[in-house]
Amino acid sequence: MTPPPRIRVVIVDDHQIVIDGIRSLLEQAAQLEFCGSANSGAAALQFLADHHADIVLLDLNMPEMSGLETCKRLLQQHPGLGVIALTMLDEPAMIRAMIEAGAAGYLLKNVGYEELVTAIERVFAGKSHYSKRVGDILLQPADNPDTARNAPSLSRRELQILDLIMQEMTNIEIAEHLFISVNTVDSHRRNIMSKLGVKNTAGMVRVAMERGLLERPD
Amino acid sequence: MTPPPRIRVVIVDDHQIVIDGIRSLLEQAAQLEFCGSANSGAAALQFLADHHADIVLLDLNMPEMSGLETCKRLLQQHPGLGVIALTMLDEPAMIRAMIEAGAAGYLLKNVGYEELVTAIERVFAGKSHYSKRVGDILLQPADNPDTARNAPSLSRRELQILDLIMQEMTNIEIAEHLFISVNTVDSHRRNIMSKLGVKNTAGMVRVAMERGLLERPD
DNA sequence: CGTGACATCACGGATTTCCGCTATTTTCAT
DNA sequence: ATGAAAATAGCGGAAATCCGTGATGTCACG
Repeated sequence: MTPPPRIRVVIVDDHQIVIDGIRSLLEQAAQLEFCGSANSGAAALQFLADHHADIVLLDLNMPEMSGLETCKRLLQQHPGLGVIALTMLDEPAMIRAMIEAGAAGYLLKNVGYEELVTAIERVFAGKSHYSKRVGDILLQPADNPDTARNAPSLSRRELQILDLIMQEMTNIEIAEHLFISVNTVDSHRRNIMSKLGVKNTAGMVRVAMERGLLERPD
Repeated sequence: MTPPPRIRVVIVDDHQIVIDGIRSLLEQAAQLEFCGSANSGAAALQFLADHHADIVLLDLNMPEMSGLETCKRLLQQHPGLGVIALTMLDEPAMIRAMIEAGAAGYLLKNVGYEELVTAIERVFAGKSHYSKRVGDILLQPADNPDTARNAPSLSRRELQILDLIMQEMTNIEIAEHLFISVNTVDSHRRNIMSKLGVKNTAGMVRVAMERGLLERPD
């Protein structure tokens, strides 16, 4: 008698201690097999190119490549792969974007051991699994038609302006810094707000941080 | 022969899966004993009032009570306790503030299992332990004497105002919403900026998100 | 060659934030 | 109970934002 095949799980997180911890948890479940980990989206793509796996536990807020982008690329190269987002971000826009990208599960980091294992098994069986709160969020219809789906990507210049705004520079200071007119800075500022669907500076900065825009690497 | 006493460790983190993972790791070390966990600073204080422990692994960016505040209060009530910060925040100001507050260790979440255990043992032995990168940061002198040391936590009302600001409400709207004067809202706004050490709304929102303030719990 | 996205600039005015200064009342911990 | 912190409030003015409306030139793409 051969033992039943175990579910092969890969963990992707930029925090090693989280990987070690979850690995230790997974190894307590006989039907699961930890088969590797990666500290970045790029490393995950590399690893999956060389190794077979059934499930990827994917942290979303990582530097360099976002979890969303990583998810898209992973599923592009491995259509049958089960991607489970494991993150503390509970923003509806991100959740919807991940599901549209093909993630089969979305767990918040306040889940416990049991639910984690349950989710892995369900996704491996071809079903999907979402945290309670995630499900609640999905139930209420998309009130704002924008969000991350129609990712209104900012232009290079707009990202630059946004960066300077978040460094607490005023329009005048930015204009002097970039050798352009204050009016131009104002235009960019308004375009940024329009693209992000916000009403003022506070919303602009909040959304910028939520979506991990302009994240400069180490 | 009685076995040697084990080091009693408490984990404080707002993410259950992180607690479960680290607990699983600790249980693999014979000389360590997981003896409880808490999901918030307040819960940690409560737990430590009822139970004896040697080491507290303390996540820093938690809602409600900050890790820094929690650390201060823990050491105030349990002077011999070994507090080890375990966080992804590598801002020099926060590191210095924690050490001033009496933390005996500061680990970044990219440490692995071995270093975690080493740190716990060293701190239990009365020494201190810092991640490599933390040590590097401490070597270079404090350039700006402000920032998180005088990290004055925001009052409840201030957090509330901050929350509404980040929801893109103007002072006037906030005033109407809370049935107070616009002048009062303005006062709060200025106090918040002063406490956070920023110059305008953009900086306020950025710092608020960086420090994970106002994260409303489940 | 048109179309659209991007970057640039202008101007006036409405609204809002930012600042200094002060001051009263409430709340809370020692 | 006493002091500290918090919450409340006012006022005038400077500065910055937000907004409507419009315009010009570039550059890529089909």
